[in-house]
This record gives sequence, C-alpha cells and structure tokens, in this order.
Amino acid sequence: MGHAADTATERFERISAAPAYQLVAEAIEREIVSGRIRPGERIGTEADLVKQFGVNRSTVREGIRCLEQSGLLRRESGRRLVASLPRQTKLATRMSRALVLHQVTFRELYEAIDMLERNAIELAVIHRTDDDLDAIADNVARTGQAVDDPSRVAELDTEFHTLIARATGNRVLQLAREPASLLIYPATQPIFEAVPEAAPRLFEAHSRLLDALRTRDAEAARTWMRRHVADFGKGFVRTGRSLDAPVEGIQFDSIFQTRGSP
Amino acid sequence: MGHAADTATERFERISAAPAYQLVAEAIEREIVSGRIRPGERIGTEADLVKQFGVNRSTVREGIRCLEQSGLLRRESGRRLVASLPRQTKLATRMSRALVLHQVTFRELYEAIDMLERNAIELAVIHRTDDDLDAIADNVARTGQAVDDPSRVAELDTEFHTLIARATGNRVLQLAREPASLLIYPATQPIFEAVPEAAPRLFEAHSRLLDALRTRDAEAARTWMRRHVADFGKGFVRTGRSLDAPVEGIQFDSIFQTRGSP
DNA sequence: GACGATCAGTTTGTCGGACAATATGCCAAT
DNA sequence: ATTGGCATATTGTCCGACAAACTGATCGTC
Repeated sequence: MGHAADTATERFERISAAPAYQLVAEAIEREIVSGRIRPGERIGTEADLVKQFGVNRSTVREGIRCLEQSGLLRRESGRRLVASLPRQTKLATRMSRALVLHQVTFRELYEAIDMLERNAIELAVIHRTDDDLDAIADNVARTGQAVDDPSRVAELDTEFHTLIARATGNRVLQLAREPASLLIYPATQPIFEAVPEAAPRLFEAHSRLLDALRTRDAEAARTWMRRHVADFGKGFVRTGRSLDAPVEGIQFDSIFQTRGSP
Repeated sequence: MGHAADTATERFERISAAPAYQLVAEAIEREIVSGRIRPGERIGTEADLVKQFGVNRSTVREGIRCLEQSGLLRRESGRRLVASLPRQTKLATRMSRALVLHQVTFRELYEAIDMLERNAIELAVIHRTDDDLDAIADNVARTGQAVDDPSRVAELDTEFHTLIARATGNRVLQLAREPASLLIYPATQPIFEAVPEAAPRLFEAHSRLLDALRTRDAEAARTWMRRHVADFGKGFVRTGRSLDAPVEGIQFDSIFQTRGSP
C-alpha cells in the first residue's frame, strides 16, 4: 500500500475516484440513513434511477446489489425496490459466520455465552413484562413435554434464551448476544443425545429461571443461569469435544435472504 | 403479508428460482466458507468466472458485488479479486448503524455498555498478557497528559476500552461489545467539555483499572469499572440529554471501505 | 547488476442496446 | 366478488464495445 508515501511525506489524501456504482449506492444510502426515505417507502425503478443519476443501468444495478446486500434495500415480492432496515437476524448470521471463519474456539464462545446470558437474565428480571412471562412459561411447558426428544429440546433451549433476551427490552444486548447464541445452538443437540440427565436438568433450570423472573428474584436468577450455563460446559466436554477446538461445522444461511419466515 | 394465506391454507412452499447472479455468489461463497478457497487466495478474473459459470459478465459482476459487500471478497489494490475474511470492524459498523436506524435509546445503550464492560474487565483480569498491560499502560500515560483536551480524552477512552476488550483474548466478546462501543464514543466528548471533573475522574478510574489488571485483582477491577461506567451515565444526563432519546447523530462510514487505516 | 523508463497486454468500470420472463393494472365476463 | 384476458412495465440476462488503470516484461542507462 501507499507507494508514494516512501519518498515524500504523505501530504495529500489519496485521490479517490470512487466508481460510479459506489456513488449511486452511497447516494441512496444517505437518503435512507438520514431518514429522508422511510423504511418501506418505494425507491424508483431501475429506469428511474438511470434517469436520475445519469448512468447506465448496469451501473445502477451494481449499486443496488450492494445496498440489498447491506440490508438497506429490499425487493418487495420480487419486484419493486423498497427501503428497509437491516434485519438483526441477518446481521447476527453474518457475524457468527465471521466468527467461525476466524476460527474462534469453543472456550471463547463458552466464556462469552456465560457472560452474556448472565447479563440478559439480570436485565430480564428488571424489565420483563407479563407478556414476556407468558411466552417464556409457554416455552418451558413445551420443553417439559419434549425432554425425550433431543433435537426438540435443543430447539426449545435456543428459543428460551432468545425469549429471555427479548425480555430485557434491550436491543443492544439482544444484538450483542445473538451471534454467540447462533453458534452455540448446533453444539447443544449432541449433548442431549449423549447425556441422559442433560434434558431434565435443563428443564429444571429453565423452570427455576421462569420462577425467578416471575418473582423478580435477581439472586436466584443469577444462580440458576450460572448453573445452567455451567451444565452446558460440562455436557460439552462430556461428549468428547475439546474446548480449544475451533467452532465449526454449521451449515450457514447464504448471504441472501433466509428462506424462512416472511 | 401473506395474501393467499387468508382464503386457503398455506400448503406449498414458495417456489423460488434464484437469479443467476445469486447462484454465482452462492457458489463462490461456498468455496470460501468451506475453506476450499483460503483467505488471501486469488479468485480468477471476471473473464475467468464468465467462462467457468457460463453466464454473462454483467451477471458475474452483480454476484461479485454481493460478495464484496458481505466481506467475503476483496479487491487487492483496486484490482484482483481475493478471498477474504469479513473484517470485524466493518461488521460492527454495520451493526451500530442498524441500531441507530432502529432508534435504540441511550438507556438501552448505557445498560448494555454497563454489562459488557464489566464482562470485559472480568475476563481481562484473567487473560491479560504482559503485552496487553504495556499497551494499556501506554494509553493511560497518554491520557494523563491529555486531560485538558476533551476530544483527545474521548478518543483515548475509546482506545482504552478497546484494549481492555483485546486483553480478554475473547473474540466473541470483542465482537459483541464493539457495536455498542462505536455508538457510545460520540456521546462522550460533550461530557468532557461540559463537566470539568469528568476527565480527571476518568483518568483515575483508568489508572485504577490498570493497577487491578496488573495485580489481577478482580474485585477492584469490577468496582472501578462499575464506577467508571456510572460516571459516564451521570455525565451524560449532566449535559442535559435524555436517556430515553434515541441514539443518533453519528456520521457513519458508508457501506464501502472506510477510508481509514490500510 | 541494479535501477528506472517504456510499452504491449490484461482487467476493470462503464456504456448502449436488446430480449424473454414475469409482474402489474385495467377491463370484460361470469 | 372472483376469474380470465390483455397491454404495459420492470427485471434478469445477454451481447458487444471502449477508455482508463493496472500488470508484467523489455529495454536503456548508470
């Protein structure tokens, strides 16, 4: 990098002839980020943009692709372009994939989960609403009926912790813990298959946590969450996996829209 | 949503013929994510991809744009395409922008920071190396000389907390706190301008935290971090801003490469 | 032999035009 | 009110082309 910097002092900024497709994307980006275009509002057609920016359609399209990818633009039912807010789940997916590619270890993941889940339960005790309580109670009830089905338990466990996170009412924390949550999920199922007492212990922990949330008992919540996460750690090594191995082996959603819920 | 769902039960999955540019992007994505293409390795030229995929160059280009945007592909010195790992800072920038667009409040941000920084210092006490200590000591020394320069203090404060995060040796936690950190930074400077005792208090807190890290004193670390974050909260309301106002007013990097460090 | 200048080939960014497939909007018919 | 038909609009893809910027090799000078 910086060829000229060796011989002369770096006096001038790198002259940046940004490609036109970037300029297009940045222009639209500014309109959305600044709020002049509201989420859900329609952007013109490609032909409109061609006229407005005075560039070729190919150029416009490349710009649009960038914005779609970054979540600021969406195609409504395959056609019209609409402004949009980046979906948190999409961002979280990206992040967890980045973590895998950077080969973070299970130990890092476990440590982080330990912290983040304690954070979450602590805030949830304070901020949870009755609706949150209902949703969590429902989840716990379903878990009670599924203790014999490992994959179902793993699924409900993830849902439980997501509901806890929602009950914090804190979207910053929700987003912070989401990537780790996505990564830990596939690691849980083998535990329920290999360790018979894992599912019942999970069910008890979840039940106690629900009680703690109901009575807003911070102390109990902390204790049980700690125990619950520790159980996971023990179960993990019990399945013969090393904490220092890199996290891996998850089939990721592609960078394009998850074919999931609408 | 779901127009057809009202009259008839939703029996069939949406039939999806993915456009060719997405298929191109997904194909390359798989190669990179699976590790068959290593980060830094060169992808062929656009012409090569045209030959391999049997599609038009425009189509290839759109696919490439998507991958560039998601950080899996990079242009080396403006030209060649190389595989790449998504950079954490870029992801963090995206996330914080998303948080702003979702209009999270300062209260949420503050609560989350409070949690995350305590997490970080707790782990840093355990995992910090001597190198970490040196870097942090250097930062604190510079802070001591800059207590009269509000913008410099704000900058050094951010750096301090980033160094703490690095000292945890935990990349999951680093990534988790980064978006919040990016958001809080612009909010700090006005405090040092408006509250004279803020900078000296910050300097003391940082010094104490450094000591705690050096002696691996978890108790002191927790206490001082708590106090330090609380100071921020008090300073924030002292500058007349409401905790329930949405976080805003940051000029974001665009979705394209930050014109910063190489 | 090391160094810089020169030059041809490669690659990217942009353009213009074109066409098929699909979605939309409007109107008639049941 | 729902269905069917039809003209139109819009997107996805293709083709061919060109200037600017970069790459790599050659050549000349010291």
